[in-house]
Amino acid sequence: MKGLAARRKWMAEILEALRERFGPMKHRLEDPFELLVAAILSQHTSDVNSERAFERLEKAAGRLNPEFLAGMSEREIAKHIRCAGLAKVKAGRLRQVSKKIVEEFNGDLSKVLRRPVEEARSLLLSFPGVGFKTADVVLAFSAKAPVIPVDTHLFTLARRLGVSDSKNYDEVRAAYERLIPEGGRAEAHLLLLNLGKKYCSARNPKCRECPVRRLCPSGKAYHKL
DNA sequence: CTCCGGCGAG
DNA sequence: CTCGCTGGAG
Repeated sequence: MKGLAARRKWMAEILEALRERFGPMKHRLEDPFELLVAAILSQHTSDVNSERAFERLEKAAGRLNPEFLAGMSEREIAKHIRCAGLAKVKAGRLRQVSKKIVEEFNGDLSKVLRRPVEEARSLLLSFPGVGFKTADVVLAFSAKAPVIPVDTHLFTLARRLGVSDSKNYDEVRAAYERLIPEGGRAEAHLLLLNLGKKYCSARNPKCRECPVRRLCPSGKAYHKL
């Protein structure tokens, strides 16, 4: 087992290789509520479809806000987001979460995000439709908290890269965070996510073309390419 | 563990 | 045509 310092350097090299391939990355949305809506729409759904649903909903609502969604019927919301799939489930989540924000936080989600990170996290987790991944996405990109959201791609990558074999969300997250400095964590999430989408997919990973094959224990056969 | 689901890629 | 897609709840 290599030392921690060596593993941090190794991870930095991975991220640098990804930055070269994909360019520097930044999240499109920063408004906490818009980000939450986008995150819920994206659950178990490809990005093109979830973005399309987000735009439709935004157009229907004018500027997206909790009051408007809380006032819409579930059927009405579902109609606008149908193209994202899981429409009834997501419509229910969007309406309930909006109602909760209106009733308990005066319609202002940023009130939650101003709390200490762990408190904000457990508040977000109490929202309907918000699990670990969605909560951490909001914390990372809107509250600028130094957390790394772990989705299915980052789970797979953790295993293949040898970062962690755990199936426990917080353990995998901690394993990544140990290797990545606070300032780079939000971008690291996006870079690794992109690696998962474009190369390190669950079924047929494209190791031959992978930008980090030389740094990956699972890509040994392709190290010299 | 199962269910929700429209959509584009292959 | 089949299949997987930035999860979460019951």
